[in-house]
Amino acid sequence: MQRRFRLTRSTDFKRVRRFGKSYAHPLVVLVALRSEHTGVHVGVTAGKTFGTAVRRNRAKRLLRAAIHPLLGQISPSHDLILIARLPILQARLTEIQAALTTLLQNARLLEKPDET
RNA sequence: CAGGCUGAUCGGGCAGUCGCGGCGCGGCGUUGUCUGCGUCGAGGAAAGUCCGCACUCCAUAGAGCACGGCGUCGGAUAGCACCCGGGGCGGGGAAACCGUCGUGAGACGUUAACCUGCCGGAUAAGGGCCACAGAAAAGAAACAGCCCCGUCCGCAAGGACGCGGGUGAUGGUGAAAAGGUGGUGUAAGGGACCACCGGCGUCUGCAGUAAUGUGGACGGCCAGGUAACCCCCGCCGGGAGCAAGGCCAAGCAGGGACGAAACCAUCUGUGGAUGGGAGGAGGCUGCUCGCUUCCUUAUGUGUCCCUCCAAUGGUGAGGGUACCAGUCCCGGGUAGGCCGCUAGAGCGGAGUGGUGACACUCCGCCCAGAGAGAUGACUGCCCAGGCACAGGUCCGCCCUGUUGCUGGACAGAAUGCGGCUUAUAGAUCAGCCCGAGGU
RNA sequence: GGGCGUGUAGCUCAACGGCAGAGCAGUGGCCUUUUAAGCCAUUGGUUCAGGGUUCGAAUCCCUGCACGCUCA
Repeated sequence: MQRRFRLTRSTDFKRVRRFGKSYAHPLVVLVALRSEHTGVHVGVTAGKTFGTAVRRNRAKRLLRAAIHPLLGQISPSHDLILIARLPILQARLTEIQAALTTLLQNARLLEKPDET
């Protein structure tokens, strides 16, 4: 996931966490909020319950790798935050992607994939 | 061969697909949070932050005190308390050997390589503390006891009593009781005296750069522990930290000071400048001294109020310092961008010197620089290793394998280095010590 | 990333280097028809972990671990 699709500013994180709507799953939590700019921005977090920096970074990398193929299908003008949960370290990539698809469908953010 | 250690190195590899960050070179009717290609992209601890530096700001970093740190000797280093090599005093260390005990299993002791803790001063400065127990805990002490003397009882042995005296040998207490053993001596005893041993002081031979080791002579007979309690001696340390610090953009409450006080000299283009003096505000992150930086040298035909006039002025004179403007200082708020920001006490190789830490010479190389924080995901093959299974065998904790299953730890740069500490599945190499068996 | 600080009973805290305590909570009893309150008694500790100094350590000195605070 390139940096232009990421949510980077601390104030943006605070805004999404405060006003966004959240959707939970055992592996990951999705928080979404409509935004003014056109693109989709995704932020990824892992709390200190993960323990060491290695495990936090691994959780975030897995989430970034899982969201990457779905980026083109998400309806624009939305800011998303993905919060990792502890069992994600044992999960396989396909399971994480399935979880993300379910969450995005629940949030009605998933557009029909391009048939081309 | 077995066991015990020490040091060094490595700490998965290859290929494919998808993906991320920096830099370089290009591309574009789109100059971008764009795109193509190339290239580089975590560690031995990147960690803890326990020390030491570089670097930055505070003034260019001064003195004394306070405070803190360190403290065997020599070396290494930019520097370091932890590095290297020695010294002293402890502690640990075997399934082997040896010794003792045991019928025996074994127990205890001694111990190799090696690991590990501590290291100025406790008479010759001073103070404090040493609970409980004990008679007494630091220039002492008589509880029991031992001995002598006196009185009384008793034929005697002996016993009882005493504001009587001697004693520090015996007992008990304690972590520690003011050298130990043996003898002489004594009423009983005591370094009171003697021999040996231990320890102390002075002088001194030899070895060593030194700490120290090992001898000798003399002396006085002997000095408790604690300085990781205060303290004394010596050495070192200014403080804070890259969220240091600098620049840019955006931008908002509030507070304080100045208008009273003194001018002088030189130059001058008559605006002023420089120096001295005076006043004020800081700084040297605790205090004092000393030093030093900055500001002012008297803002306004302003508003308001007060006082004065051989007297009411087309804007008089003097004052107040309440307000306004101005200047300066303090402070509040936002968390945006750029720099600092990676060529260095650098890395790799070879050689030389040194026991070593390390140093020097030559050759080659450029090797992360993020900022919600890049180095990842998936697939396949392989390789250490582990467990089965099968075979071999000198039979053991051994060896072999076109076999099966399994399988790689601790951990993620954030200014950069050096050391230390802590976590770490395993693998390889080199070396040391002890023992056993075979030839 | 840097800088500070704190760890003692289930909880909140004490403790000149000399037997680890107080309050609340818990347990048992008294009182009460019962509960609460009150009164009496009582249990409960690897003083965060590991080394060291000392005759003796919660205390002094190192190292580690956990937690908390703070800095533009």
